[in-house]
Amino acid sequence: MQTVRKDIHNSELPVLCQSCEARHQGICGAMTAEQLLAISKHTRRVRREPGQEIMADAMPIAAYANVLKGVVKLTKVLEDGRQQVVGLQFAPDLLGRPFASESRVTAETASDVELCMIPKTALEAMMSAGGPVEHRIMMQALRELDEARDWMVTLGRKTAAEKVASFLYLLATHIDPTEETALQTFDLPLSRADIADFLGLTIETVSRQLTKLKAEKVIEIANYRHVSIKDLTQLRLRCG
Amino acid sequence: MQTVRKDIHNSELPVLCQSCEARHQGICGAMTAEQLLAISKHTRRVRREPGQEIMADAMPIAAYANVLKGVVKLTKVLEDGRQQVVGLQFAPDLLGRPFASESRVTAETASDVELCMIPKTALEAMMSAGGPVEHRIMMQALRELDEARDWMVTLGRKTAAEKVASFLYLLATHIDPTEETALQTFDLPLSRADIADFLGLTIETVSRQLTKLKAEKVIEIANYRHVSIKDLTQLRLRCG
DNA sequence: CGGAAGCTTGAATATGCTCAACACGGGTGG
DNA sequence: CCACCCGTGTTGAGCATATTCAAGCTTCCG
Repeated sequence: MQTVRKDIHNSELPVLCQSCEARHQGICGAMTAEQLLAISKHTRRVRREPGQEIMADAMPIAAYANVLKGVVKLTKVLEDGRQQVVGLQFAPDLLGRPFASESRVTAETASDVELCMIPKTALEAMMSAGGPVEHRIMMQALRELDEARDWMVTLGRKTAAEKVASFLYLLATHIDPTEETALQTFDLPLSRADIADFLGLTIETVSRQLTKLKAEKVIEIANYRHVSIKDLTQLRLRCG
Repeated sequence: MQTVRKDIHNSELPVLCQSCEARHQGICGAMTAEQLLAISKHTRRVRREPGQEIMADAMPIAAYANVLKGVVKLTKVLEDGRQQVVGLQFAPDLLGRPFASESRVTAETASDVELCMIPKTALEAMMSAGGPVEHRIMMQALRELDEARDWMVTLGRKTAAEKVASFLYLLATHIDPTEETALQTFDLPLSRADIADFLGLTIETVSRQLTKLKAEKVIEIANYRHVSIKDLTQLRLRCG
């Protein structure tokens, strides 16, 4: 029934891809069965604990990586050690700067993460052919650009209280890509230090603002990490 | 001599494109002679004074625009009027969010600007074909993403003094796309208010930091707008 | 149970903001 | 040609917000 000339039966796909939740999303969703089969021979699925470096700023990129599960933070540092988180990547985002020999950011796991590593040459061959894969990667880049610019407003123009509210709101609406509506409850994938680096604040200020939101019954926090949104409307209002 | 099968003589090109400085740069440089000929029938060259709106946030985009001359600022505003400049576009950048029905930013001329307006449908037809034009646009998006992330570090982690130094350094190195080395002298394309909105500061703070750099003989300023870099090394050092 | 890492809280401080006055320069009109 | 005005930029004083520094608290883990 579903048979374009080039299609392949599921059974011909590697086991790894058959069972992959990202199979129909992200860049894999844009590949023909042939392409998927070809590239799957070179990919390799890996798990990483929190705090592991995946790629380093200004270092050659050995491989791209598809995020299958968890959260990856992209950071940049100043010479004196000041750090800024410049992006968060969720499934099914692709990690790695296309068409650059070196990474422009450091990518580090923020939570337990599952990745599908794709060798640089394999993906770039597929991209340079043009077509749906390159197009999908372009769409991700454009979305990331939109998100980065949204965040610039937060960094440049919002107060500490608004920054923290914006961060919680972002997580509630973005942490589960399959979910349509905002989450009621979730675990923070970032430490206070990471949140501070994301918001351009100190950990003390982040802590104080979270305490304040708790005191005002907008959120509840259990075990430092587990957040419940009690009043999403109020949270939204506090985003500035 | 130079004759690929599809090439066209210069004389067949519309006058507008023949004399266009961006002809071999930006997206036009990625077009075949045929494509350029086809699209040039629909383009129209316009001049704009400083402070004119080119596209509005959350409004449908009527047309893309190639920046031929001058500086365009991309801004976002919060409901209460706080504003953030999220990007500056120089020649030969393309204005307009590809593959979105609405703009995600407000685009406004910062200086005297020349634009080449390209109807939405004309360019999108060329893009959806894939190939070099889409690829060129993707490269621009990736570069803008890199720049946005660099700027996030400035917004989130630098002091007022470092922000102002970083802004001047950015201009010195980016304002003239043809120039390899940093400029010694140039006119600020932005008012103090725009600079403040770019840096996430107030105009008073910007003014004070410029005065300080002047007092420390790192720069000179004539007529508010005309800047001379007296000590580029010192300026670089002050970027943090 | 003890130690370490991560988080919270408090007090003092500094950085950048607000508000207000003033200066400069460019354009207009007498 | 000068006087005036308006928009833009500078400077100052006081203040607010977020930072710094320091102490103490949880939770996790050996």
